[in-house]
Amino acid sequence: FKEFKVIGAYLNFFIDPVAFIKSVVIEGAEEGYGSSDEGQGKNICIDYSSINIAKPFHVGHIMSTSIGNALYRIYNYRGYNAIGINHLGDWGTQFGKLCYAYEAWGNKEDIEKRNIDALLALYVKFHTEADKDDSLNDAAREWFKRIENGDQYAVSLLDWFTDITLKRVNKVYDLMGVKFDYYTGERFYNDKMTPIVDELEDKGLLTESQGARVVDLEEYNMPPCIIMKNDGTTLYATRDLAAAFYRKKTFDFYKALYVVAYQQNLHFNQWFKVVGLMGYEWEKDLEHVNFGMVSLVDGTLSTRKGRVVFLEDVLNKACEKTAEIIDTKNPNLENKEKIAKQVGVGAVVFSVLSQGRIKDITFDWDRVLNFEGETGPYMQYTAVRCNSLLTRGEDLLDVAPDYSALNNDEAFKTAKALGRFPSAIENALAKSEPYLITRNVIDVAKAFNKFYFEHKIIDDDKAASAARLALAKAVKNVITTGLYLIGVETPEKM
RNA sequence: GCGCUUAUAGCUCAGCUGGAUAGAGCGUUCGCCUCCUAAGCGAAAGGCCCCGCGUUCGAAUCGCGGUAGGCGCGCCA
Repeated sequence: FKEFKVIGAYLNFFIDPVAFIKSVVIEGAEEGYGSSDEGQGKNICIDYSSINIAKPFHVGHIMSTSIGNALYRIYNYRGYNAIGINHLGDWGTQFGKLCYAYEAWGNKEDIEKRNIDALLALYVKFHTEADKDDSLNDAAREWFKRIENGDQYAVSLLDWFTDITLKRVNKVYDLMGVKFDYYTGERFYNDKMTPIVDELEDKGLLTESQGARVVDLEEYNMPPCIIMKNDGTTLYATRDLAAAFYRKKTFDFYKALYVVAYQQNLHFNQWFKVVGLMGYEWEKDLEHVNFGMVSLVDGTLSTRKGRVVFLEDVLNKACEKTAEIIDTKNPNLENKEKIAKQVGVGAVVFSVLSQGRIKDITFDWDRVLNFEGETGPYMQYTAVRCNSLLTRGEDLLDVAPDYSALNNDEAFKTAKALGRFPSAIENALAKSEPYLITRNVIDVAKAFNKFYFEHKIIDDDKAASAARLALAKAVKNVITTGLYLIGVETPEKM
């Protein structure tokens, strides 16, 4: 501290700005700034994206996918071992319907060619036909029974549908840089539920209610958690319990996150409580990372009503727009296509992760395709500017910086924002809120752009220039790292 | 009806573990490229922080009660 003053009711401390700026600039430029080894040896299971087989991958899925991906990266950066799990929706009578529809009206070539679109068309056709002829529903149940009984042909169809879906969806994951360690869905846990039901039975937690077996949760102000239907079959909650026990046994997780929309708040509260009632203290390590809904301007997303926007289309359109902008602003740019992808996809992901998870989002093309202001491209642009400066001032790297050149308001504000980066990461992890990192990156970029406008970075004073370049280097590092943590790439040029 | 959740500028959102004159982006109007990438920088305009009561020296922030929207509430996931 340099001095302190009393102003009104406040005691103000003044620090030596140059010393502060210098330390932040040096630390901020280091690789791994804000990282930690606090998570050494701790496994974090993150359940995210969790797509349905044979269903389109639409804008709604971007929430779970990008939030989960960001948490995956943030945990790893803090030294944890994140385990990404795509909990596939790959079980249920719907697949009986699909098998029936394929046998009745499908053809292999069309599905190979149009994949999900063809499967979806079959699914829709089944429903229109079944409305006219109810016996189709029985036939579908029959098909699903064949799958359940392990009938080779029926299972091979399901495998094929799964394969077709994943191939298509993986294109989007690749584009977004999203990775999973496991693609284990409901089908995977199907044979792992009986021990759970038995244990619930043994511990006397199950009671009979209207023919079903349930865990009564009245004491906790919740409706009962249904474990087994009156026909003896299991439900969603049973499967989630089985999956949780499997994950605990297999990974001995330090935490298990479920990145699933808030519509399922009650569901998660219920089965988390059931774990607690079974006597397992790791109930506290289960976390439902919920988020708001994506809707369209004309209403909620509805596959059946044709109100769908495919995620692939959104990303592609953003990339196309970026390519157009590059052609007008920087036509001689190398690797145009790659950069258009980084910027276009980055714009979409950034906009999703720039606000609190819980907020509902109304999908709006204009907003997604706006690249000015607090947007992904602005952040990337700022990092690119820094990069350009660093290239230009390459020969100043050996010069001892004169940090007093940074004794100004703009550099001080930039340094303050840079200095907050580690705590932004900590808070993002603690609250499972990636946007806290996003906001910090925004602060850094804005502050630096102001600095850039007000001060010439490279001039005749080599020592001063070296100090200003050091600031640029720290800014580039924090923006690049911050964007990486939320799942956005930063190009070298744009 | 019960539970969860949201409400801040025309729009989209920060701020919410109480503190100084409530911030940003977009949009609108108007400026700034013979000079390091103008995807940038700046100025103007724009606020009963949903309402009421309470706690406090002090409330957008905490508590209670409302209002409005979203979501959920037994054999779908």
